[in-house]
Amino acid sequence: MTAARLDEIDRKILAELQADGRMTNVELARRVGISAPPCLRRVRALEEMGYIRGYHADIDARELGFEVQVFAMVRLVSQSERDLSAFEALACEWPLVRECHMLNGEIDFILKCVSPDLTSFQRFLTEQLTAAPNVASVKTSLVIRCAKDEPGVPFSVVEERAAAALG
Amino acid sequence: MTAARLDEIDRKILAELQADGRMTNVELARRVGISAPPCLRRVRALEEMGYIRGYHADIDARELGFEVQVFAMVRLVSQSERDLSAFEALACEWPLVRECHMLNGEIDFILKCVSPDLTSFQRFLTEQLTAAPNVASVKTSLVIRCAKDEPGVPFSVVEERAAAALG
DNA sequence: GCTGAAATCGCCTAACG
DNA sequence: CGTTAGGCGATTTCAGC
Repeated sequence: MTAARLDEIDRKILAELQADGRMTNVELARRVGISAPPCLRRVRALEEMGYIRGYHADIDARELGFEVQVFAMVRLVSQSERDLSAFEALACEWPLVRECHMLNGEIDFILKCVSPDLTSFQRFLTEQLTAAPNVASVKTSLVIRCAKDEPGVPFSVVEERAAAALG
Repeated sequence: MTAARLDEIDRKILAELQADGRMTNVELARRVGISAPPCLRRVRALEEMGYIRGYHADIDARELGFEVQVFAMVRLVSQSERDLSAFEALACEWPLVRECHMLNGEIDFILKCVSPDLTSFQRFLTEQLTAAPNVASVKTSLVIRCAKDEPGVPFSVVEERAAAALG
């Protein structure tokens, strides 16, 4: 288990920073029960080791004018590594595509897209995505509403597993 | 357009904080070209108005022992508002479910799930998700690899639209 | 090794122009 | 929006466990 190097304080730090990434270090230290200097050292170490990849403001897309959110299920003609990588490279370049996951099963890729409106999404769909080389078919589903959108990891489960590992 | 109340400095602030949510206010002010106090006032206002919903550390799920990521496509028996809400409430309670979006088309919901391993995911799938009231069918797809996973909004598009609006 | 205490430096954040 | 200024947090240094 790769998280074995983390003790309970480290996990608490990750949980707190996931919940509020802009918390001051002294507040963080207070919450996890140590003083500020070692707390800051732990945060730096967690960043170094890759447990923390970065910090992001959570921006409301709708408020910024992105009224449309779409999941696009993409099937390719060829699934050779070369062609898979080529499609991924393309997806990375499209700003409207926020996530690109390669899947098992009949669908090759699922893309999460945002767009200001249906018209501009349709243009992206027909002129870029469907028109891209090696794309066999694209099925899209509009997001009607979003009941849950939590970034990251459920720390309740992390703690359960850590407790079980001590057994 | 709801983002009309934002000027270019506001949009720059949002873009910078989306890229690095832990940036100090003076650094942020320097980057957007104003002094620190008005910059902080703008940030507070953007939080108040709901453009910024929060700040989160971006935690590497795999490093923390969540080896498995799955998209689950769920179809319900009844799509009455009461039953839709009931399913959403359930999804919100399951820690392994990180996102729950209601879709148009044949699929009613798409869930993004994380899990430590296939065994525990299978247990969640059979004992909780498929067994939940009103669930007609669940199709799951494992994430083989992730080529792109960017939170939030493409600010290049925001700027294009703002420029066009001035046109 | 780790933590914690003290001191310095820099930032945050009011109040005012 | 900028400047000033006081208080607090961040970060290094050093001592102790």
